[in-house]
Amino acid sequence: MARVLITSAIPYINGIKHLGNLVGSQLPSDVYARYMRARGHEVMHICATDEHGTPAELAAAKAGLPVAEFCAIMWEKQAALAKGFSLAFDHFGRSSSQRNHRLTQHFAGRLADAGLIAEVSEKMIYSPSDGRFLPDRYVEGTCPNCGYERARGDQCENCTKQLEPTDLLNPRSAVSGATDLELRETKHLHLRQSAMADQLQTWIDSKTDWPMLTTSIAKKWLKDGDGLQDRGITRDLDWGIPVKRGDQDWPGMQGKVFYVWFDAPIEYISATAEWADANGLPDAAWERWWRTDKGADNVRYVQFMGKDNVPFHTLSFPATILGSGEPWKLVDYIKSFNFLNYQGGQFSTSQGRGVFQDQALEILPADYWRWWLMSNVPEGSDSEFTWEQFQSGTNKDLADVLGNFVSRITKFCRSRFGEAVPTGGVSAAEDSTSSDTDGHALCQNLQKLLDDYTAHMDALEFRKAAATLRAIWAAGNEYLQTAAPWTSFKTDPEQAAQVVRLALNLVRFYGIVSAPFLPNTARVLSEAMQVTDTAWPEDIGDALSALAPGHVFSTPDVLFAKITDEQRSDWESRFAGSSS
RNA sequence: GGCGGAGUAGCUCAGGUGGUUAGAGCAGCGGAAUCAUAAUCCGCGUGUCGGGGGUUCAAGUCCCUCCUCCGCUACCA
Repeated sequence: MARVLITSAIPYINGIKHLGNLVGSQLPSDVYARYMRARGHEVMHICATDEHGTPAELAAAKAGLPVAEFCAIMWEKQAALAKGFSLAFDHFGRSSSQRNHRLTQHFAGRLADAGLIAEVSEKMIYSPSDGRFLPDRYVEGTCPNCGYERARGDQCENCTKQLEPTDLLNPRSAVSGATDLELRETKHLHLRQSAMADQLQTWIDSKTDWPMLTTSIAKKWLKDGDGLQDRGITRDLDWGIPVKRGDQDWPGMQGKVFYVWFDAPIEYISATAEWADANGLPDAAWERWWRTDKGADNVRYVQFMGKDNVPFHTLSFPATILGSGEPWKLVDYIKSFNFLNYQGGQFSTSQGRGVFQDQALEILPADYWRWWLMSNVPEGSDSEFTWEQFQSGTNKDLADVLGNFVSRITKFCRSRFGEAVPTGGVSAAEDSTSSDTDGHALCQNLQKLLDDYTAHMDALEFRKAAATLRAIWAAGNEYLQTAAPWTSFKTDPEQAAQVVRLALNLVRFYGIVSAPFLPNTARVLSEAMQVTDTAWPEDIGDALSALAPGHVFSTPDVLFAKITDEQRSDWESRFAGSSS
């Protein structure tokens, strides 16, 4: 048994996330965590909300709430949605926790002691009317290049020219429209990533098994331009973790907070500490996951994230960990994902385009979404959500292949033998001398498919794993079709009985191996088959002879209702968004 | 502009280090079966692998070039 630490990128607090956010980190992370648990490994699965930064403050202001209150409400919503999608985190933390305050300040202190923090004075745009400094993109004005009147301070989206906020003509605050902007001197802390570039390069070069997407992004940042740049890790904001050097005040930094991307990854660690606190456990309980001097040296740490998060997880966060000089656990494997597009374009929060997590759960149960999203997860390249694909994919795979298999065999057994595993004959799984050649072929086929399936899951190849799982389901239908117990029942009930017995064992088997993708359906299957031992199968013969003759079961209701054409077109127009 | 990713069957996508007739699922067509959610099973694919050029006995796979789409570009997170 191994110990596996799994973290999902933490979703930002400022609103309900769409399906692209779900499929890019939390969902694959959950599928993997469930699989590793099912394989008998000790798993710590962590997620949280990312609560700091300018957008959170602005969203709170827009909602007319104090930011702390706003975040507390949004955390409740996101935690409920995670539960709704059956995301089984050991802890769903908050980056605003006191644990994270202390640990973030601790890391900053260690980095400063190591000479890896520089204090830099810079001039930034300040808006007296708003009472805040404005990040570049919150300054709007007329583009000096093309005359576009709504150019942002970082770039003109009309002519794509890179801009400085001071380049803009007639600059104004994007928050309030105020025009009395001024440049103010302000002091900030920079993490001297440039001093650690060689160390980071060596570390990344050693990760030859990482997805190309992960390493190519990391290497781009290391090599781009003048190489890895230092990064500001503080901001002039009210909401955030106060800048401190360990538990000491930091002279000249009063009233400033740490930058959200400095404290957010640290929350992975803090959330594990929050987990220990919530369960009344001592520090040693979480430290054995994170401190290589306290037991974490035999932990395998896997991170999940969208490609936009890769630079922070391959460079900034490792720089924080390594720079601290303390024995914290570094990530072993980074699984990164491309983006999910929606019907030929992007999901758009502002235009209401695409399906958001709360809406998704309103119209269909979690397992529909889990299955389609994971079997189409954007692993190799960006991928595409279309309602047509979603409808045909879920109807075919879930209703026709899996659902109907369960339905046809349980109902056939009920009508011919009653609701218990029938007695008679010898199945191919029970004995190699069985005369059921179709059954032997099935077992041989399934052993190979099971081995492939576990190999793909071990390799975090989720699309291939899903395709293999589907093939495992289809093998059941294929067997029934060729063994045709409805025919043999008329002349040789013993023969039919052993076929049905083997097929009912398949239902139990499907309940176990499908659980990482379809946890709710898996539970229904296990309950219907009245089994409690859901240990991961190794030998197919053992797995398919577990239900003995006479074992009582109940016939489950239809597992998956089909999505109708009417529903599809209804949803298609409902989620099309406000503009094209 | 720079950097990264992508362009493969009607659709969504697979195709380590170049090597037998380029694959899967869906959709479509034909057949079988009738236990089942009209659900299943079997069979059927001549696709200028974005265009052009090159290296090679051999290129979807390597090199050059051009075209198109997407993302990032470090103060949104």
